[in-house]
Amino acid sequence: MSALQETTLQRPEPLHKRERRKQARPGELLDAALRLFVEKGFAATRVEEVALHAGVSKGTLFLYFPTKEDLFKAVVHENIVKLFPAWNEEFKSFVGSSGDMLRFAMVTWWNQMGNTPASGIVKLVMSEAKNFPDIAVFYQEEVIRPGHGLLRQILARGVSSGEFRALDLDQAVYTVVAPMIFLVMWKHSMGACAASADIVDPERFIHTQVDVLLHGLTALPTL
Amino acid sequence: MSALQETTLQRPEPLHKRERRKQARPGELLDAALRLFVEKGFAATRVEEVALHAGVSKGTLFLYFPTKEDLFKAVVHENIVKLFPAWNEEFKSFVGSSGDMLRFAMVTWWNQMGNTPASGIVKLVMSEAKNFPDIAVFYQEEVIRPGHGLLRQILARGVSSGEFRALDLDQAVYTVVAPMIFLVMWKHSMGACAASADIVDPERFIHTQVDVLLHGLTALPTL
DNA sequence: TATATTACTAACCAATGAGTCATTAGAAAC
DNA sequence: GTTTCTAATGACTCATTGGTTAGTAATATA
Repeated sequence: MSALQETTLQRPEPLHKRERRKQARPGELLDAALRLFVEKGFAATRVEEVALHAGVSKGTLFLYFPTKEDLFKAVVHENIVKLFPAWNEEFKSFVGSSGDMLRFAMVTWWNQMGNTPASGIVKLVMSEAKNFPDIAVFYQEEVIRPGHGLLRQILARGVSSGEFRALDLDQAVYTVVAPMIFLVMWKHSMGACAASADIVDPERFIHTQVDVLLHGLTALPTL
Repeated sequence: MSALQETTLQRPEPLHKRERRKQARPGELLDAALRLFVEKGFAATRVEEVALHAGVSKGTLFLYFPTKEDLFKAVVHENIVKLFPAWNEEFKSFVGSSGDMLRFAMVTWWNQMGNTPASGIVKLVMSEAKNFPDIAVFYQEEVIRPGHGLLRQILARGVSSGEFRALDLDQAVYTVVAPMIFLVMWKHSMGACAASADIVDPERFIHTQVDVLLHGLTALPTL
């Protein structure tokens, strides 16, 4: 049988030009789409270029994803939405102080999102949500809502244990979110251009943010 | 003399369609450009639409601004760069604690930028810098560098007076910048779409941010 | 080998948009 | 009134792109 065809999983060279590989196409298109969306944004990415990078024609892409927006939503699902179940489990079983938990959450987020191509999607949505309202509501439901839920739980834990001050949780959540979002925004905008004496080390950025988040800028309390 | 023409400063209706008003055009074009750039972003804004909103034809716009990018740079200068000299003066003569100074800076920034259309430009640049490198370096030089300089001075003042902990200033600056940028990003992206139980009150957001910035989340020190 | 199915392609469409330039028409000078 | 200067126009160029579809070729079946 077509054994040669089946071992084509790494796609060496297309043996014939019109290969039929129905089950492999979506994944390859998604990979190419992620790369290009992150690199150029949603509006500026040309579907034909995505198709070409995936080794198919534009027509084929539309065979698997009815519109550009559907393609994008699939990318979001594949690279972000997928992560939440594991995170929910991870934090359900966490033992330690809430400060440690918060630090752990931020570092985990950095390792699994901020420091991966997926962070480009976060930046893209913040950048283009207003021009593509459908994407905005999709992202709000699928990513922001669960994300904020997770953080709120951590903060609530700290407040109810007396470790954190009894801040307004709705506002406090943004205290954590803001630096993360800023970090990826910077990384994918000004940080990507030379001439920015930039945040050299994201790890240090996060360290400082957590530090200030927990202890503030003022000297007296911690001295 | 053309008294009727001179009182046309509020532009009631164009008396003739091909009016010649050389000195008024740039300002009107800049106003229209600001509105549309903020509303739709740089790439998505059509120069012809800017021209039409300013009551002239596309050709006329290119008479005053050689390219779309030049138009944009003029908008940045008019609405942001202009603000810095006054701020520099203001902070040079500030008396009070560095904590108060930081709070004052953030509130001032909110009143004069965050809460004005100019904030849309900040968001636009963060969003599209990577696709328009010329704009990125322009903005870096003209806005980010002086802005960070100002904040760094405030923080340095606090550190040298012993009021603030001796943090790495390069990192600490972002501690202040991140929430501001996040606020305007949110306001002009997800916040502009319904279905976001959003940051209802930016003033409260800033209040919480300053609070946490100065005292941290932890309960012990402030109790 | 012959026939049916369908993954895939390429040419096409309708619309759009930045920037140019020959022409037109206010306004002032004479 | 007529000439001169130039602000303003809008039609044009050239390039682009999301999405469609008629047709082609790879595979399955008999």
